[in-house]
Amino acid sequence: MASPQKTSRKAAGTRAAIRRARPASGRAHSGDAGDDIGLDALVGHAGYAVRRFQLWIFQDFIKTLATVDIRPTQYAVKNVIGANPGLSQMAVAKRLGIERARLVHLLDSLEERDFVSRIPSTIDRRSHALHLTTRGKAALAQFKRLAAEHERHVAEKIGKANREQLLRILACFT
Amino acid sequence: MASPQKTSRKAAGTRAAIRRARPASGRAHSGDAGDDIGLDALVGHAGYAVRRFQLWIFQDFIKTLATVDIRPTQYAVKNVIGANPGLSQMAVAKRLGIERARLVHLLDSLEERDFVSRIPSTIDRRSHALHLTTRGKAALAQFKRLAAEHERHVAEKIGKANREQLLRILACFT
DNA sequence: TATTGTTATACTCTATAACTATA
DNA sequence: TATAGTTATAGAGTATAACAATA
Repeated sequence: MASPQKTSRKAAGTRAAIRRARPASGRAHSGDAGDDIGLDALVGHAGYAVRRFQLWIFQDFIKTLATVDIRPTQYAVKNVIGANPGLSQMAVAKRLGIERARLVHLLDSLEERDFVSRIPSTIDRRSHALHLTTRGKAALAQFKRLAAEHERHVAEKIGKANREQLLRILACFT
Repeated sequence: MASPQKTSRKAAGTRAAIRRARPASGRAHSGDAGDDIGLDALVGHAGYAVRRFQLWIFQDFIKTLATVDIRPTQYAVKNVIGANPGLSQMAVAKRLGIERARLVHLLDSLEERDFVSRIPSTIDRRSHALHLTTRGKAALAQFKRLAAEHERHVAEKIGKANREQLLRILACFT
């Protein structure tokens, strides 16, 4: 890593100088309030609400499992391997919709932490059979308890019945 | 795109052969089927379903608006500026939950395409008042029509009533 | 001192392409 | 030829930190 050099700050006029003209029309841009800023067509888009919800969920998941340093995707991978020992990397990647190239790195870090082991397949020597280690199994049990706690946060946020409704609506995507 | 072939389902004889020579423990990792791979605790997690749903939604949005080369975040930014002309960058960033450093680049590209203009504020000379250009306004109208088409895809996928239920449940996140 | 817009860096995630060793 | 795992690269997206101009 090179030293954090700070590329001589060029005189500030470059960009700002270009914008030195017309006065503004429209609102006197309240830069802070934000309460009365409308979303227009965005309010009718499921994707917008879903994106905001997903950001909230992931943040809470990461925070709730911060003590064990496990992120949502790592948790998903461990779960599937734990429930289906012997799976190949391709099978896990396809099942979870992860790129196989990305799964390589995910497994690298899980293997480094002694949670997962790649066992050479006796059937197809190109592939690996994925298993949880003893340590990985114990860890997963703990992660599941913390993840359940996170799930209770979700229920608190949107309501118990709404959460169940949501799971029902989106069941076709799992 | 043009993802041509879909791995021609080769006869069940292959899988039968695999079953024959089962390795030490676990399944003989069926690398292709994926139908019987359980998700375990993942099925009870709203975050997992929401993540998969969001991926599907964004992919459909990008595909549906591919002809105009607009991504979900760009669309959201244009929408908010169009509905609230004169807003500062900070106000837009806060409203949409985008980092202000990231909004700089988003606006750079929208400005290059002559959709948005940064007008120096007469009130606070640190900030810019954001406006849609004439071209930007016309373009946004077209984007909204395409986005509505995308929204119809969502309704087809999960059902009209379910989509509305979803919007109601997640209204607190917008 | 604090804030706005900007630049820069680092790390995650997604999407490819290419390589190897097998099949 | 095709597939499994790997490596590499490029682009978004996220999270910070620092800086100049301004408040």
